[in-house]
Formats: sequence, structure tokens, C-alpha cells
Amino acid sequence: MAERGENGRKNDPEQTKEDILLVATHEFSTHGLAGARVDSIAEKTRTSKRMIYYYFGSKEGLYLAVLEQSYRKIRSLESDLHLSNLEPEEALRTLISTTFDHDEANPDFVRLVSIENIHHAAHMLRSEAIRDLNVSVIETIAGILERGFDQGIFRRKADPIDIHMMISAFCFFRVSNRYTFGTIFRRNLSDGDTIERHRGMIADAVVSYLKS
Amino acid sequence: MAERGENGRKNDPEQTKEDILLVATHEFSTHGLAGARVDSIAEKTRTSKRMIYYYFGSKEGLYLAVLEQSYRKIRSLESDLHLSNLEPEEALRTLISTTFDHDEANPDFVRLVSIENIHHAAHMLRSEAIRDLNVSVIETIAGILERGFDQGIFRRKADPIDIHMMISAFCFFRVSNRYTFGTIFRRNLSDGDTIERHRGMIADAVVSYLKS
DNA sequence: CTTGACATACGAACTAGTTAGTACATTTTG
DNA sequence: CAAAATGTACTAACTAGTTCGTATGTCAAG
Repeated sequence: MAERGENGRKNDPEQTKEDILLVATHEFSTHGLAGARVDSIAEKTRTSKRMIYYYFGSKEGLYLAVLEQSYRKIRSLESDLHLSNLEPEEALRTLISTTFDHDEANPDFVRLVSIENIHHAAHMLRSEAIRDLNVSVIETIAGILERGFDQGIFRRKADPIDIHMMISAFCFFRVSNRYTFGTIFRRNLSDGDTIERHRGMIADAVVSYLKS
Repeated sequence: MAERGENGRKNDPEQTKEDILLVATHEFSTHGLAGARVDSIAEKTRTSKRMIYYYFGSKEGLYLAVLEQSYRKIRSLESDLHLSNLEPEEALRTLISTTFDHDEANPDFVRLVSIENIHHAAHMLRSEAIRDLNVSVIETIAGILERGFDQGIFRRKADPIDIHMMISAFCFFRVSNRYTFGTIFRRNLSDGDTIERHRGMIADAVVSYLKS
């Protein structure tokens, strides 16, 4: 375990990379790809700009690494929920709550996705790691919908990707558009009561849609 | 009426401003505030960079003008729909369809709002013109919800702002996140069939939510 | 219906400051 | 010692904003 004394330098590549990524994540998520400043990131790091280029090659390389790390962190979100043990409606509500809480807890991630959309998902396209993600959610939802339909709980046969989009849209929008929405309607979407109400709302909406 | 001959210059301030705004809208919406290049905008204009500063003062001034114009264009969207003549459910479905179609038809606007959120709605805050907008939608929705509840069509007493958010979230997300979502799930959200299905979906979801 | 004077509208070229990226030297580690 | 890791100081290119000079419109006086 490398420690940093008063002046003596200790090499710790992993720590250095992590440090850069942490700072960069915040810088990119608050300023966008073009708005982020490599010098600004370097300053906030305990290392130097040289290291950014040493490990990530370029500003875009760093951005891509940030994006990949962010996606990797949420990869196994719903896989350890064990939803197949639950009743369909309960399983669906649990999945929705999890998505909701994740977006609420990770505004940096939400913002990075917004930024990536402004760039037409160009970097995501070049990263297989990210492209192959998220497919498991769809299978999870498909299973729930099928069980629910067979048991007569859901009257509607819906496309799992559509359902996932409906859930994502609501959870994501609350975070991604909190500033413009909050400004126009003078409402704080991070307010405790509002969070509770919205969490229940999206679940009720999806369930009632499937039951109708 | 000023015309532009082969080489002779004609002054036409209004046209010049409009021209700049049109080009700038697209530049900002595709590259973001920091990513947009004033030189690039100037090139695509039939006028010069000098004029951008002459009329808009700064890059941010131009960005703000673009933002304001975009919002102004959608201001009177739902005001000429005459929803009060319709049955509550029909009125709501009409309003939802209109929102849906607007977002689908104006990706530049959607992207600008995304960009503005990345900047914590800082520019929007400084513009009273924008802040005072959109409040009429809420009154429209409030009216519909009340009538529907009184007539026993809607069983749920929902907050009109929440309902507006639910509608906006779905319609907005489809456009704002079309690239990342499309990339991950290999689905083209601008596809004709998908558009039709989604338009019906959000309406059914909101209505069934209110009826449940 | 000219003329000329003044304000507005415009263009080309320039500048000062910024920013991504690098060359080179130095230290750490195995 | 050799390879990996790091710091310092620099540069080439870019970019927002400006300077200076010119053209155009208009309106009043002749």
C-alpha cells in the first residue's frame, strides 16, 4: 500500500487513475465534453496533467473512460434483486423503485448520458463494453410481463423495451431536467416528499397501464 | 423589400438577425454551448462574425437569444386547441398528442433544453421571458383533471404539475435520449410504427393512471 | 429630386488569451 | 540497471472578441 509522505513521491498507478477518473467524471458531467477543461481536471487531481495523457491519451480518451466506468458501475444493478421469486406486480414495482433510486442517487451518470446524447452517442458507439450493457433488464422485464399476463394480472401484452423506456423516461427526466423544470414551475424535484410521491406515481402508472 | 443582387450589398437587419439565429440554433443544439464555434456559425451565415457581435454582443448573448426564440415559438401551442369543449379524457388525449408531436417535430428545441440543464438552467434563470412561460399548460391540465374527477371519469385526484411532468418526461425522453437508447437497444425511435405506438402508449398510461 | 450629412449596417483582418497536447528531465520500483 | 511512473515547462493551434474602415439607408435642406 503506497502512502504519500510529506515530500517523498510514491508511485501508485491504480490510485492515480482512479483519482483522475473521479475528478474527470464530475468535470465532464458539469461542463460537458467541450466545456470541460483538462487543466481544470489536472488541478483538482493530486497528480498532474501529464498523467492524464499518460494513462488516457487524450481528452476524448478520458471522456470515454469516464463514460465506460459510469456504465460499468450500474451494470449489475438489477441482477442481484432476485425478482423471479416475487409476484409479477411486486417484482415490477421493485424494479421500478430500484431504477428510480439509482437515477436519483447518480445525477452525474444521468448528466453524462445527456451529454452523450448531444454528441449523438458517438463515443458509446465506439465502445463495445457499453453497447452490450443493459440488455439484461429487458429480459428481466420480459419475464415479469409474461408471468403477469399468464396469471391474468396484466391484461395488456406490452413490449418489454417500451415498458423499460417508459420507466426510464420518467426516472431519468426527473433528474436530467430538474433545473429547467424546477425553474419554470418553481418546484424542487429533489424535495423529500416529491421524491416519495413520484416514486409511487411511476409504479402506479406502469402497473395500471398494464392492467388496463 | 431588400434584395441581394449578384454582388451589391443590401442592408436587411431583420433578415440578418433571423439568419444568424437560424444557423446558431442548429450549431448550439448539435454541439452544446461550449462546443459551438462562433466562427463556424459565422461561416454558415450569409453574413459575418462581426454581425453576430453587433447584434448579440457575445457568444452567450447569442445562445440566450436562440433559447428565447425557441421557447417563444412554442408558447401558444396549447392555447389554440380549445380543449374545454371536449370531454375530459378526449381533451387530455389531445393535449398529450400535441405535446408528443411537438417534441418529435422539434429535436433542436429538445436538445437545447438538455443543454440548458447541463448548465443548471443558468441562462433561463436570467431570462424572465422564459421563466414566465408554460404556466398556462398547468391551468389547462388542472381544468381537465377537475372536470374529469367531478364527472367520475377519473378516480384519482392528481397534481396537474405531476401529470404534466409525466407527459413531458415520456415525450421528451424519446427525443433527447434517442441516440443512447437507440444504440443500446438497437431500436430506431424515429421509426413510423414506433412513433404511432408510443403516442398511444403515453396517452393510455396517463389515462389509466387517473382512472385507477 | 438632388445633395450631403449622419446613423445604421456591414466586411476583412487582426489580437490577446486560452487550451489540448508534448518534450524532456527526474524519480520510483522491481 | 531498466522499465514504469511522474513533474515541469513549453508550444502550436484555436477561438472569442475587436479594430478599423467601408457601404448603405434616410431625411432634411436646397
